[in-house]
Amino acid sequence: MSFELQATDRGSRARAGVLHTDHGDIPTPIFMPVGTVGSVKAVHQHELRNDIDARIILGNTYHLYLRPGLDILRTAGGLHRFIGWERPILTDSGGFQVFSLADNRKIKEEGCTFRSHIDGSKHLFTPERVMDIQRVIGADIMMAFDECCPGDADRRYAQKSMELTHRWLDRCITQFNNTEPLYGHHQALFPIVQGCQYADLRRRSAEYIAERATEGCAIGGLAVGEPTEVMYEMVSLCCDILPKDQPRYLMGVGTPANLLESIERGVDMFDCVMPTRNGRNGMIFTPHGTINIKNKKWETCFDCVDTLNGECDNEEDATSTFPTPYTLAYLHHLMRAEEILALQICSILNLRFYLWLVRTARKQILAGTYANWKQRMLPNLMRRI
RNA sequence: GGGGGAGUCGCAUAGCGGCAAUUGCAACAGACUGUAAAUCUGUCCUCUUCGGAGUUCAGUGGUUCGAGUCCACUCUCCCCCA
Repeated sequence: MSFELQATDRGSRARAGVLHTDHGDIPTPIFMPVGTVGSVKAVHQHELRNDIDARIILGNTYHLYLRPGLDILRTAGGLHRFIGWERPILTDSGGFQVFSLADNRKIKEEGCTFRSHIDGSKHLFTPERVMDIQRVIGADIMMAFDECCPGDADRRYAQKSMELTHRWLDRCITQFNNTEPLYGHHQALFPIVQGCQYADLRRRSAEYIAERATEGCAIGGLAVGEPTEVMYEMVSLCCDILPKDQPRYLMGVGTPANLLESIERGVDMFDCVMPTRNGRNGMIFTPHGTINIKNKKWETCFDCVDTLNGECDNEEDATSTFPTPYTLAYLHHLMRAEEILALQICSILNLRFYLWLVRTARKQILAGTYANWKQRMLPNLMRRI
């Protein structure tokens, strides 16, 4: 795997590059759709490829380990083959589940024991085990096992948690170096910066990670309850320290505005459940703001979704990115009637929009006009239509 | 014509002397950030300065300190027998 930095914006720290992997190139900045259990919910692989043009998707170590389990994944020849996806895959390590499933787990120095949300059985995730599982999954990018610390954690806990994450990282690296990929393609290991909302901790963590990173770094533990401005500060601070010649991945973020602000600060990669989950819950993201398609006002709106999306600045892009004949009234009806198609269409529309957004950001960076463009886009993106 | 049953906030339901009244659906909003989410939350008689206030349980009258609940009559609907 190699990262080719192609351009930096004239008026900001935004970067454009290409991440080369054995499963193909990933232009950056990039957004990665989340497919936790081997499925980007409600979206076919061919739609991800052809309609959305997703370049890389996520899987989750914890969830895939529980189901379908390692035997199935190994026998299938890895996750790529199992799900029929030939482009790159990144797997989260289960570090986020340490946070989101906090009621069902216990952390120790050795690792984290989860009580399965499926059948209640207990499973110890150690850094070594998490590396082994990701080898079996065959992700192009493996994530270090970390503790995603709550945004409101006190300083003492945040520091303790960060130091544990650092010790776990060193064990991850050792295990990573002592094992080989199973399916013939290269796998990279991304370490993760923690430190919660405390600037000095973040700095320390970023330095720790920078010393150990070889192919890319991640910033974790953000968008977990802290104010957005704090998140931006932490992102800036981390990007100042992390290696310039490696991609930077801001984990779990975020809203369209979050993406543009973070790109401006030097982030290259993102993932978030927002376009898919919120899509399933009736929220549609557009270049002009978000709409709740369940609201009564769309009942008789016979404009095509294109009309909303097609007004964006770069019309050439807009029309090629959102060619859908569906009217808002129809989507409203489908959502009201609880038709599965509603979830599919909204998920696809949102992912298309997210990929369009980062693709357009990239063009602006290459042209050196990113900062201005971002400034123009922001008020639209944050609008509620 | 005779006998039996039933009318509760859009619909469906609970309620058996202390009730602005249960639950579900529908409706109207809101939330969602490395997915235990096609999920969750709120509002849902009227007004409100969110403390309350005012009108309600087919209608009218009555019993009672107090009635959606008990009694009488009226109206409407359903079932059975002619």
